Amino acid sequence: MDDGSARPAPASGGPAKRPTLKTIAFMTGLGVTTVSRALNDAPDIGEATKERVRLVAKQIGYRPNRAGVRLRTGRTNVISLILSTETEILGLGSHLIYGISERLSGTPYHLIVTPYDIRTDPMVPVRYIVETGSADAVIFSRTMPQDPRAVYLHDNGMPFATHGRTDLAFQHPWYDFDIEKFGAMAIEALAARGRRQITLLPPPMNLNYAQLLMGAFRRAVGDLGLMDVPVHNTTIDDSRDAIRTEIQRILRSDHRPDGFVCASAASAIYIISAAEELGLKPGRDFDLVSKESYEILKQFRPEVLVVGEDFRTAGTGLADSVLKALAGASAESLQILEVPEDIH
Amino acid sequence: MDDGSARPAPASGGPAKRPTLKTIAFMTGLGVTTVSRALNDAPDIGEATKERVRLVAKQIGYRPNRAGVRLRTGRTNVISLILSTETEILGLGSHLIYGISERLSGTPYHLIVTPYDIRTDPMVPVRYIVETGSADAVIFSRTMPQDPRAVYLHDNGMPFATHGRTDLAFQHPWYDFDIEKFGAMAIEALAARGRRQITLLPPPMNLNYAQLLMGAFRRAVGDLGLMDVPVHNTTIDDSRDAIRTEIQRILRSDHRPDGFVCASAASAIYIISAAEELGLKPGRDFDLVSKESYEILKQFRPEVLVVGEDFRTAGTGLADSVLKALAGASAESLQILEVPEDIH
DNA sequence: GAGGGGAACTGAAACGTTTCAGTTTTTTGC
DNA sequence: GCAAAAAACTGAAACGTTTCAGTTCCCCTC
Repeated sequence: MDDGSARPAPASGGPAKRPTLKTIAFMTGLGVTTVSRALNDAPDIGEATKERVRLVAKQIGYRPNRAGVRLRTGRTNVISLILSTETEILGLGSHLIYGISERLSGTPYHLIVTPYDIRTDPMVPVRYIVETGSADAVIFSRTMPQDPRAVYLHDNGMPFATHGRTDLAFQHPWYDFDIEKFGAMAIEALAARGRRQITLLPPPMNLNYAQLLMGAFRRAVGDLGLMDVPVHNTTIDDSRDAIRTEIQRILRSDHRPDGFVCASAASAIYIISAAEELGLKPGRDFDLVSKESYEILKQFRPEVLVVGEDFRTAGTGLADSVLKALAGASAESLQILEVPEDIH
Repeated sequence: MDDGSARPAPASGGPAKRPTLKTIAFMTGLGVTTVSRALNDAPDIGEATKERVRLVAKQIGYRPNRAGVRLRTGRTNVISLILSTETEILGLGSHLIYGISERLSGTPYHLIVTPYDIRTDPMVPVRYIVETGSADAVIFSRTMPQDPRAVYLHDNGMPFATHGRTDLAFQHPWYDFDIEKFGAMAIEALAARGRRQITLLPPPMNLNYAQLLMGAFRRAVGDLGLMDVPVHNTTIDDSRDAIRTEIQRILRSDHRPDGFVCASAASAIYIISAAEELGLKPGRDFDLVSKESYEILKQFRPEVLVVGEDFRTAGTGLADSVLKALAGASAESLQILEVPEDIH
């Protein structure tokens, strides 16, 4: 296929081998060391030579062989995103990925996705990456207050950024959504609508942001003199059936909640449809505040209150932090808190 | 952090270097060639030796250095998924990724995500991968009838599998959803409900499945004596506003449709909310059939008719095909058509 | 007991890169 | 005009793997 690119035509005979440093060395009459150093802008190479080498390199479409670089330097030019492959109905994961990819494009870095099964040991992928040196830096989410992955990576000197803060004693890069602000905003909005008995459907309590949300929720509920109607053993990660059962149980109980706070659109959908099965309508019989990334929920139930959280910008933020960490920036300067704007 | 794993403790002095073939060679008293061949189960190594080498390798946690292998053999042990980073509100992409990851885990293959901007040249990432040899095989979606990426990969001998068929003269692995069946089922269901004027909101017409769907749609509409009420220049990939404007235009026109067929949940949501703004209710004033992966849409508007398409199994199917292709399987044997089960 | 053949093993080279330790050439200082 | 210093360049080695081309040893055959 002739795609009209400027790339040189393969030599008519052989299978058109990729140019290497040796190719450039031969063409310029220089040594391969000089070519390498010229392309890496080393100080002991003449400016004219550098220019000449760069020109030839560009002309013949030279691209450094990653395996060569990696073997010699140990640098992989890979960022690894560790992703739970479960508990993800709406694809927040892909938006994170798109954000990271976007930030990484134009850099020499590739994104590799390292999956793990949430029911097994979350340390497995992290150990694998460290032991095999398969990435220069790591990004992960579902951060826990005393996250053993963060500790391990820190101890082993592997740069990383987390989607979500930790409670750990040392500093590390993170990107987080201000879930406490969200909690406060949610309760205020519910109180303003005259709602008094509030149920929080929390994220799994081992996650750091679940703790923060729960704290903010209790504080706000207390401050405004509302009542906390707790769910039993149910989180936004549970199945549709589990959530429906629990929500319907609570809605039939003595203290029927008239307000819900919930941290994911998918579970908000489950709550609403569970309530509707009992003939209860959002906006009339109860109000619900949810976090969501795209206005799917809002679209369908405009009565629902929604606070936006953008996973794509989280991705670009995380990738950016990780790149800066690799360039030597301090962890403290790489901590970004996304403050929710409005509730609508 | 002591994680209690069986991995040997780092030597108290140095920084605990990773074991290599040389390490095993030293420990067993064999040559490094022998060790290499033993681990690769070469025929000219004694069975006892192989066993011994494998034992030691396992004991010290030997893992082959990917850069070494790659540099020597050119094999990258990487599968590249080329993903458009736009036009993806609901994260189908992540389910594809999870499916692929799932299939790849336990193999030596890593998944790397190569993004591209749909508005620029789709050949860019494909050329990059081929030119730099950065993957052993490629998976991509948004397949076009005469897909230049497929042609290019085929011409350059790079194994690949597509999510969606093509019209090309040569065979290649693909995984596809039987969109024609979907179209026929949709029209039948609408006709059975007495709907007569049907509008199809198609995928972008340059995509292969858009053509197939359009064909099946027209055939079924003709066969059942219904009327096709076409949209103008609008597809499921357009923005919410664009879809809303066009749907409302068509709903206000002389031939107001009473049935909709649509190939993505996100755009179905837009259609419904556009119709509801005009006071039209699904199930009453019109029916709508959509394809969707998770029952988000169905959950909210149970009146809507839905056909399930699972992107995760598509991912495992694609990964499986690509692995088999790498193992030498014929393209013809790696073509999987997912037939939709029921409409509900 | 010489020769052939097979089984089991191995040293050296190569993949493409960077870095160590120079070497050569030019410039500077006096 | 000479020594010293600075600038510009370079060969060889090394990273870990596989493969080429052997080598060694032993057993079998005649």
